[in-house]
Amino acid sequence: MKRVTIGDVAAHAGVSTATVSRVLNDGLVAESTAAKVWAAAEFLGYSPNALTRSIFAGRSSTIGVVIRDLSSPFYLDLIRGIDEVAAASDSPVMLASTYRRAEREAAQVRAMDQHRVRGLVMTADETADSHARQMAENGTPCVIVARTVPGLHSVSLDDAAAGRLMAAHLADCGRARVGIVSGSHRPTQVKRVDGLRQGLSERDLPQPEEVLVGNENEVDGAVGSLLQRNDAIVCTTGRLTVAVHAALTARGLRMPDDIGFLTMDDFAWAGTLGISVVAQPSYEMGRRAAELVVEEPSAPARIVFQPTLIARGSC
Amino acid sequence: MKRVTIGDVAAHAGVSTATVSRVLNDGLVAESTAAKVWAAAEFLGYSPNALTRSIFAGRSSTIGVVIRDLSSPFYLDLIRGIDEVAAASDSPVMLASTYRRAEREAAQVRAMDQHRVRGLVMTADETADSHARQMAENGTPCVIVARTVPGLHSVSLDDAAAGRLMAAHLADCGRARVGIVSGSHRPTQVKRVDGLRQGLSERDLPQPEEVLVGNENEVDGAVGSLLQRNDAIVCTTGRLTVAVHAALTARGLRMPDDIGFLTMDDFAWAGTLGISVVAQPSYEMGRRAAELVVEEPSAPARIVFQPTLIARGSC
DNA sequence: TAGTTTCATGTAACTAGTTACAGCGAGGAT
DNA sequence: ATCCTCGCTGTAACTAGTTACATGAAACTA
Repeated sequence: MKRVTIGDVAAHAGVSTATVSRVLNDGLVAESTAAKVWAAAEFLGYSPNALTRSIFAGRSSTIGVVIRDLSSPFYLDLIRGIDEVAAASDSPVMLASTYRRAEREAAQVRAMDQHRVRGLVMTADETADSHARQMAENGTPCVIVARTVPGLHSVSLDDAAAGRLMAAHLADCGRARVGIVSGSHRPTQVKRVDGLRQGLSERDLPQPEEVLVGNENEVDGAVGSLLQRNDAIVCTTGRLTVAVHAALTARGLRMPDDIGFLTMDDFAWAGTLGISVVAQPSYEMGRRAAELVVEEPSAPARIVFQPTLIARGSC
Repeated sequence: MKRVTIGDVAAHAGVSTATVSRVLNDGLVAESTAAKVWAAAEFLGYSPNALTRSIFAGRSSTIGVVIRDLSSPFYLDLIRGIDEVAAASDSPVMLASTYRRAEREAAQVRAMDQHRVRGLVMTADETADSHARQMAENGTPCVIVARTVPGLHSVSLDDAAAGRLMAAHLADCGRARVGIVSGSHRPTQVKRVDGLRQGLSERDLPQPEEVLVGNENEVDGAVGSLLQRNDAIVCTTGRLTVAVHAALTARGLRMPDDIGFLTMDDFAWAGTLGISVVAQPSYEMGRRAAELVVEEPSAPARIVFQPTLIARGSC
């Protein structure tokens, strides 16, 4: 039960703990001594304590990730990207999902700080900003995804461009009246809707009608209401794609004949279902976010990715 | 840059580090002293170092998770379940995805050990077993998912039952000749296929034809070959559902009229697409796995979940 | 042969905390 | 007035390592 320490290895090899430490790292040690130490470590099943190493180094090698929603495909690809870069630099990933509860976001960021993560990638609301900024001041690189915060690195999508892409595609498809299902009043959502509005007015199309939806259960009602006056439904968050699509098909509507449908974020089944989307390079965004943590640029980086339209005929 | 330590707080409050430590934990301290210490901690922006705490406690509060594939919906719900339980017991989650590379699995398990996780939930091949067993001997509860290993806790599906459920449903749908797309020769896959074989022979149906597929790219060929002699395609791993479905629809086949289709693991779009599945309670499995880590039962627990058939008419 | 350099290793102080033990002043009992 | 207990606090030793500095012996130079 009691774990093997460097002291046990030292005693077994007949050397001091300092020598063992040197062998384990890359210190200057005679080959014969090193061999004895390796043998002792092997024999005793020694596993170095990464926590102790970290406390001496001042921080852990772990990359912290605080995300809003584990079940959303966007965050999933984001994590894959982070994980890939983290693994390449031998950094474990410490993951916390907040399930969209603000009080948990702040607590999770604080927990990451207490675990002295080498850096933090997060998607969180303003509540957690002060903590994150304090971390950054203490030398922990913090990357905020899908939002920008003064003084912190950020990786985000050009949301206005996403909205304009949507408008352009809707116009190309000959849609005149657009109903929007949006997920929140967070900056991302607002900018997408603004971009969409702008794109429509540039084309002299009527302004869209927007309904804000809290969760999946409210989607059906929202769609029902939007359908009364519109010939295309746009969903500005990938999280609600399933629910919006279900609300349309439940009414026996076929895309694109009966109704136009366009949504955010590509997903595995989109091709099969023929759903047109405006996609974010979520995997790449995760990679860049993790790279910022690893590279620790001194000035706050503000990285903006461009969305792409994938037209599949649902609009 | 230099972080505030307990010593700084102690100096600022005019007490010893021992007293600060007592205030931060639940020690016996006069109220007036505690107030001074809290004020000093607040003023200096003190954030206790969780690593140091852990080294004294002998282990960290973190729960380790080594997962084979972050992009598979099964593992995703599993993680959600683990995360939920971990958050409830204030344990951060340390996540590592191995992307099905055996050498990474062993390395990740070792890394988790070195970080002195309080427990480990993992899906890994035999390569990592010896490490995991050693961890268990050192008092770290290890839960293996989707496999059983002597001496370790396990959480798995009754895979044979899943196969029999499939056979029963195929028989009910009047399918006579079954083609199987399986993903590997891992125990889960083998047991599912065995259960399916058994179920078919109990009903005096001909034995199925199985094709083993390494990755998505090989699926189309496999399906093409199976279609020559069979009237139903069964996929024994949720990971390949998209690819198999695509291979069928690409040939213009309609389900259930032209071909029967039945696969493993439920997913968000299955309802929309009308795909029948045999589902695992993956979220619940994650919860139970994490609970085993938290509760640390002395005897190895072997928890088996039952699959359920969700018939949606694709078969 | 003596002096210097070099390499390998041990000693001890350090990281950021926790905790066993001892001490001390106040208050109550004798 | 003395003794004892009690609540609070500090000292110092501990966790599992790392590392600056000192030491000592062998090897090389003069």
